[in-house]
Amino acid sequence: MPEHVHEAQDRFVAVWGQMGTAWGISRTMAEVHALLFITGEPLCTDDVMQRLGISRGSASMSLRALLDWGVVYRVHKRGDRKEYFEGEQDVWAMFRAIVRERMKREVDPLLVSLHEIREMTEGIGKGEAVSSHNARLADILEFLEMADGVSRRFVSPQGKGLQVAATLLGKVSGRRSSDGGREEGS
Amino acid sequence: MPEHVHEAQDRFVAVWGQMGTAWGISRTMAEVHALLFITGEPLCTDDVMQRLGISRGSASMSLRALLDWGVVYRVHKRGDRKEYFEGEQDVWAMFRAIVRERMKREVDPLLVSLHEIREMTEGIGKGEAVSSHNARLADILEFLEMADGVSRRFVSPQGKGLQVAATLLGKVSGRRSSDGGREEGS
DNA sequence: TGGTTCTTTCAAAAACTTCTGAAATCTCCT
DNA sequence: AGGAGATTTCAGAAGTTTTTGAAAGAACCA
Repeated sequence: MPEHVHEAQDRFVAVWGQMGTAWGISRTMAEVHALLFITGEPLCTDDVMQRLGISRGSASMSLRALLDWGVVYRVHKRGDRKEYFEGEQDVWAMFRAIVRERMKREVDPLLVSLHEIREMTEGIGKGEAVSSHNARLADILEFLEMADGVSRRFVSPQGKGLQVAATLLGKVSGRRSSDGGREEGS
Repeated sequence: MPEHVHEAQDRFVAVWGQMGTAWGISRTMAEVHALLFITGEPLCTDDVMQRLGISRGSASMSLRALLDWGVVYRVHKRGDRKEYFEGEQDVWAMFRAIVRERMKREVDPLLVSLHEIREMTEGIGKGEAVSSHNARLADILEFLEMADGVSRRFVSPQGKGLQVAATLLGKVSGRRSSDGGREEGS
């Protein structure tokens, strides 16, 4: 493989790891994901360890978590006892998986809590303090339920419509259009 | 203020702080934000310290950061030397501010880096390894630029259209509709 | 079954992030 | 200018998350 590609991969891994930390994903996990995505081929635990300079335990844990997230797949090579791992290559599918998991793990439980909190002050109907509190809570709930609904659409198999809409919406937004349109199929 | 409201506020602060950590915002900063949002009235540094049980330094730093994010405002009370802080009360405006800042701070620099990385392997046109690498990079770039475009729309003053669209989109998504529709004006 | 190879686990260590509190700085008033 | 009160800063302390590496556990084979 040309040396420049190797360097480019390293930089990609670094910036993706950086991004991860900003969004609450551990740097190593994001780096492992980046590596599997950008190399595009199945790697085994030792490949990951060596390329990223991390311990076996760390590699194992990151890979496991990425499998749980659904952005990395197990691959078996015939005649080889080792397990290999391959990153999801369809970028839309990858982000759908990320959105699905984050909503499931973080937003949905939050919504449950907010509903409980609403019940705490429901119908003690006296006073401006109570009703304005309830109104604020209702506003947040309404917004998050909207976001939840939109993300369900995005994530669902029928999400293609949203994908098209988003693409159009994004493109009109007065931006440079440097690269020619590529097509993609998972 | 009724005791139940105080309790509900505390729980709101706790869950919002929790959420913050999952998304890469420090718990305290998210809690301060939650407190200012849910109380709906201007509080001074000492109020925040006492209510949240945090130090002066921590309160000061969190409030400053929230001002930078644009989700909290300074308020001056006449005849009082202290500064007061008020949370943005319009939930849509609040999330627009959050999206604007996160894009500006995290996604835009990422896009710059990815463009640089693309240049590293542009036009060394030999070999499957190089071209498939370039294709993966192009896919990521295309997706993130789309997201950038959509978020610009969401954030822009003309974003009302998107707000309406999102609301509709979210609502059709087969969900419970427990609360009556409230209207909101910033 | 025993040996070999690969994977997972987890307690302790390291690394990193956030908080504290007292001192320095700022602001406004007389 | 002097002083009172409010705010910011920042080095060190506290707390949290992540990593390591060695041991335990699986899976496979002969």
